[in-house]
Amino acid sequence: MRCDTLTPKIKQKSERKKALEEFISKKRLKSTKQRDVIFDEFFNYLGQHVTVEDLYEKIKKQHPRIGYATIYRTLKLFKECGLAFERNFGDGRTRYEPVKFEGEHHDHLICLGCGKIIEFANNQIESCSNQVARLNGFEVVNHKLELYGYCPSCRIDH
Amino acid sequence: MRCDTLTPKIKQKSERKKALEEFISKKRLKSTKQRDVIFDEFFNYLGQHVTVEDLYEKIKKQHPRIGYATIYRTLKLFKECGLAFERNFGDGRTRYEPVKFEGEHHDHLICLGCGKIIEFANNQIESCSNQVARLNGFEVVNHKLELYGYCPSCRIDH
DNA sequence: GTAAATTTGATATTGATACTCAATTAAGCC
DNA sequence: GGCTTAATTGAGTATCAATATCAAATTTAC
Repeated sequence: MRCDTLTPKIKQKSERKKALEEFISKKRLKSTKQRDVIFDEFFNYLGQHVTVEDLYEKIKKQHPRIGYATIYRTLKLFKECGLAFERNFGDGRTRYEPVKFEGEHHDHLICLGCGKIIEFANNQIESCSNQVARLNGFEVVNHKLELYGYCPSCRIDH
Repeated sequence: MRCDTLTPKIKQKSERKKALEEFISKKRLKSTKQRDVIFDEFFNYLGQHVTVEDLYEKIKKQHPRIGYATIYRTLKLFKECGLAFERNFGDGRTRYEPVKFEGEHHDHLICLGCGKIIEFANNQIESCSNQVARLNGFEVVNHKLELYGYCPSCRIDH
């Protein structure tokens, strides 16, 4: 219901690729094999939250010459061009999440038992947040809501 | 309005001190001069969000023998006994915030321009969050909502 | 193809936090 | 007060993720 009027803009891999290429040419950066490889691998993780290490270990198998630093740099690049979210769930390591469509926003339920992460979006929370911001004279550009607790499988233990 | 039925439990410095002493004796820990000094200094920061370094630099002036590690350890102790919140606003350094009263919970508006942090509490957001959690079978023990944007003084530049 | 500029990969460095351990200090008991 | 035991402290070191460095390789534009 909440997305009735919202047309997802980026969906297919080819469209994402185009977005990346546009960003690269606009900023006078360069297309490289490494960026292509990392791009391809990263978008296999739709709906997941990968660390740099996860990706590095995965990519190393097929492309052992690609270095750690390149993964870092490339994920930051993806973030800058709107293809990735950068997340921090408090365990001291940054996670990256492929963006599914343009303008996407969602929040997270995080299980303290098994680490499972569930995504959700809620219009009411968004509008309350915006109202709170307005009352304080703030112009909000971004928000982050995380609910920490125990998922159905982990609740029994608590 | 939201706190009509909620009686703040810890308010005066002496009550906080008592809470700390109870925690220490219950856990068979020890009262030390260092902990007293850090306690006194930390609760001068009510409503603020201090880093370990902030506190260390401040305390060093009067008590140059107190080490960095002791500040770390003691703030963690305060967190464990419910006297401090541990916060992470994404700049890579942990901040500690003195708890004002027992059971307190609030969220944050963070200015991306000047770094100002405003605290707020909103019942509606809380109940929406709980509902979302319930729908997913989660038992929520904690949540974190941060709104990032520009405060009145910083809005002009954007 | 050439020149200019970016990117890469390997390694070193940084910054925040945790660990280690000998020396010190507090608590409980006589 | 002394004595014993255990926790704490401070200084230094280790760890870990993330960033910086830099020469060599690669890409782009002409």
